[in-house]
Amino acid sequence: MNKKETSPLYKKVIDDLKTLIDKGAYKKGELLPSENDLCKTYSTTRVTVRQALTGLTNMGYITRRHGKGSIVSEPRQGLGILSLSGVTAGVGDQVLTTAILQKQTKQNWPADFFYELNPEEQSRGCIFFTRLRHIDGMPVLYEETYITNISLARFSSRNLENCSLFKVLKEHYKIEVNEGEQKIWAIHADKNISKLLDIKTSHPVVHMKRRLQTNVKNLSIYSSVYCNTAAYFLHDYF
Amino acid sequence: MNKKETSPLYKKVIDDLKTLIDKGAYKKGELLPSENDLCKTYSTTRVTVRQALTGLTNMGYITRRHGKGSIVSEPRQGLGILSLSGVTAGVGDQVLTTAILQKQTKQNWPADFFYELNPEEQSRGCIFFTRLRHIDGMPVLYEETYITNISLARFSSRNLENCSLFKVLKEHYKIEVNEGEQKIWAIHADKNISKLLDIKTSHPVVHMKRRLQTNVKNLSIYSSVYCNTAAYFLHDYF
DNA sequence: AGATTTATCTTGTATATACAAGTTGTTTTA
DNA sequence: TAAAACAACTTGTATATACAAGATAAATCT
Repeated sequence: MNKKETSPLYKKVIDDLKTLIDKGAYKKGELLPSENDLCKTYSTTRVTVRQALTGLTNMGYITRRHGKGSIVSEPRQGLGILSLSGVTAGVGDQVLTTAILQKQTKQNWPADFFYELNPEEQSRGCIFFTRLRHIDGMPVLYEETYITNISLARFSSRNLENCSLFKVLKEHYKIEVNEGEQKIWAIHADKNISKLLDIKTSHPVVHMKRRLQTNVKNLSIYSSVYCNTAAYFLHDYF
Repeated sequence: MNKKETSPLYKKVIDDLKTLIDKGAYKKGELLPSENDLCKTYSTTRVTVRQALTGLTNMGYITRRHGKGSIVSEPRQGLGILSLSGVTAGVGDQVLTTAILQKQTKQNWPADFFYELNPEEQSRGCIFFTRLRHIDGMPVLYEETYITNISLARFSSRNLENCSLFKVLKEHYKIEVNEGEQKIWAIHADKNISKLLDIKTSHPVVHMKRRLQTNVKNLSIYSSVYCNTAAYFLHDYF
């Protein structure tokens, strides 16, 4: 968790506040310290503090009200892209477990890959692995992931089970996702999917194809996701 | 299209660039004028220009590269939340038509409404209407919309057919969406939905429930959306 | 007591400036 | 010629400052 000393101040402010919100130090609906307070805390000016708060706003961590302050939104794990939420109560991390079905291995891109690849990516090949996420022991989400092979040290031996892929990429390789796109369909589960998610064939599932672009050139993360939304739904903030 | 003279400069810059991108004056992959160029054009400073460019980045209109410039992304209509894209070619606006099934009427909120309402919203009631969107004449997306009733002048008589609801809200009432959330399920089409979307019962469809918050206090837009993703998919950038 | 004003918080918008650092093409050097 | 250095662009980060405008509670006035 060591902070690069050259890391910009506004990012440190984002990280600090994000951690406090995730930890529950600031709860939903509460106000963050005012911009001027944060200026004093970090010995900086409002432009920098506001850059951090704008970032948190875009991540969905807070909303801001003119004359009022920065209001903490629902805490969220991961990227805030498409996280899972339970219909009953808020599903905490503790009940969400991930099993690796196929361990990450280097290989060539599939011939009929679902996104266009540039020649650079094409030549590098990819790392492929599949995971199955459970909530309360029930399989809910199956994910096939392809990452451009840019020879990440020891990546093949990393354990992606408990912590998220994104955490590993960020903490060990300083790789962060900065944009992406996703396509969404509703489909009937085929034989394979229905077996994995333990549902009947022809049960409707959400199918997503995602492309996540990182701060590293030519390093994209592609994934194909299948989700059983019978008991849970996909939740998205923006 | 008259610009409020008190509208902030950075918003004007956003609007101008957005229009130019949507019109195709700047095409995908091209570079926008540099920040310093934009400063000269608008007689302002980089902080303001960057505020605009940050906005456009978050809307998904551009991506920025250190030392390079602001690169135009895929042009997108609407809010960039979840727009429709064709599987074959990019679906232009021309083929997307919208039919009003039930015209907007003032009424009370349903007793079992799918989002929690605050007392203020509850007492105001809502405006309800339903729309069916077609691509190439085929029904693809059915949408039930609820807007908090804050007595928008002449709103009940507005035509929401061709232009988007968001355009009407913005141009006539200066209402803009600033955040929101959505929940996504895959379900079997029931009798009603299958009839509307002209598909067999039990055909899988994407069901979304959305809450969009606007810049006007207590004015939220709620919608329940059903989408046939057999020929098209839901597309999302972030 | 109840309405109005005021003071003081808050965030929103903006100017002016400086240097760091990534990108690219040109020039110089070996 | 090929590599290295440089210049001139670009965006990234940051300081310092100012005034506008929304929110709120205390102080004042009727």
